Amino acid sequence: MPDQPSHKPPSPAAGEAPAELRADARRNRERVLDAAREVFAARGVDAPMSAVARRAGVGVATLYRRFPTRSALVTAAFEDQLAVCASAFEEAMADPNPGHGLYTLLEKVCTTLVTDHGFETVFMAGFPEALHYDRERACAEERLAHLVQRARDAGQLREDFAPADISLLLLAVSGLAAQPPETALPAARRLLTYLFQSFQAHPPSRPAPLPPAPPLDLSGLHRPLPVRTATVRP
Amino acid sequence: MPDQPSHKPPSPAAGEAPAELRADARRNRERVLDAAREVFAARGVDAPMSAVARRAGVGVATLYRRFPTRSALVTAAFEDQLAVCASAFEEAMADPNPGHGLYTLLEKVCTTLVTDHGFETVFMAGFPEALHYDRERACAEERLAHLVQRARDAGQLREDFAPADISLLLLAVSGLAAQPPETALPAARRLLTYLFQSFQAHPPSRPAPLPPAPPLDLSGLHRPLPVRTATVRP
DNA sequence: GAGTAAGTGGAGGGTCTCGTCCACTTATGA
DNA sequence: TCATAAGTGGACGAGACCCTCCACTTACTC
Repeated sequence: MPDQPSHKPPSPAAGEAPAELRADARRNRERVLDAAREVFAARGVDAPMSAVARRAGVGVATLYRRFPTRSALVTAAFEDQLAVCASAFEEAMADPNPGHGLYTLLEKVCTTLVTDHGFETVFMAGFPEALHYDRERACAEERLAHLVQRARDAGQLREDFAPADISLLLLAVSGLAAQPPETALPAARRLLTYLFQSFQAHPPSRPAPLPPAPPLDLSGLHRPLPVRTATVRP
Repeated sequence: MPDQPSHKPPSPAAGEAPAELRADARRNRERVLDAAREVFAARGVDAPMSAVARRAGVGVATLYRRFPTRSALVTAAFEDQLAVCASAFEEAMADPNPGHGLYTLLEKVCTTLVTDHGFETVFMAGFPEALHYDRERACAEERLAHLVQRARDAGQLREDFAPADISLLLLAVSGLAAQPPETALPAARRLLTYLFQSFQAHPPSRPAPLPPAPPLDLSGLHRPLPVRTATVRP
């Protein structure tokens, strides 16, 4: 085995931030991620890979070389948003008023969920490909329980409130995400307000006013059937 | 043009209940509808048509002959459930206690939504192929507004309650429908209770107890990515 | 400026689903 | 029992998408 002097630097970190990519490759990677965010937000995370490639002005092969599976692309595309959620968590833990911290946290997360359809899917799917996901989740679970406990101890949550109600709330909000953001956002805010008023241990006899009602009527529910439209027949 | 004596009866009603089908055809139609309900509930309304046909023990052509488009099949398959909802509406209108009527109506509808994933999709999509849909919807809208107004007049709903909040509630519940029924059903009940307590005009200082919390934690949110899985590569 | 390996694009084979066509089967009525 | 038209099943062409392969291009090093 001949010793070949390698010209490459010793590849400092084989982590997830590939710093040793060639300049053009790095540039393309970014373009793909941008395109993915746009396409996924508009057409859902099951949009054709070729659509993402086209939007990025890149061949399909380039896309697959960088992100071998769809999940890898999806995960990478929404890492930033995920970081936002994580930092919101930190803030909530640091808030001296646990009830307020919890409310603010959920409002932030729900706003993100409802604004970006792609992210909603990813968040709800638990992006199983994300390396740190299991650790992340266990940690989140624990911290959330702690947050809830603190709020309940402070007399800010009713006795029979359960940590599962947080999941319940997230699922409920995700149901709004199919609507266009200009509807979904006020809807989410109003839903959160309703729920938080119910979560309170000692509701005031005259409940606080609600944020404005979303522009929703029964016809506003229209969500297109996920029909497999092959060819339009003549 | 020779006058051919037609042996067929004068085709009494060309409506949607094809009574003039041959016996075996009518039988097959029913089998297809049963299969469709099962397959759609299990795999969503975008399951392959061939899967429905196979399950019904019928060729694809038979299926397409009876239901030329997927929407037609979907609509027909869930007509019964729709009728249940409609009759629940009637009951609600007839209830002398408007608040109770409204609550019962929503509980019934939500239970159906959350129990049958196929129906949830159809309901939320507004099944645009259903002939009477537009009429139906306008009518529903009107009756719902009436119901809400009655309940508010009776002092059972808070002043700032809006009819749009009904849509909000339905969307929220539809977010639970992705969970398996044994989770989604208690979740829906609990969500409804929370919301109704918030809807009340004069909440008691000590809110009524909640139904049991659903078995949900953050990992329970896991919803599979709608990934386009083509071929498993070796 | 030249050598080289990393990077790239697009063609193409494979798979899945759609929806139609047509030769065969079967219920129905005389 | 038989004639007949309604009904049926499976094959099949078309289209969408997945993902890999390979000849070509380009950034980087000396």
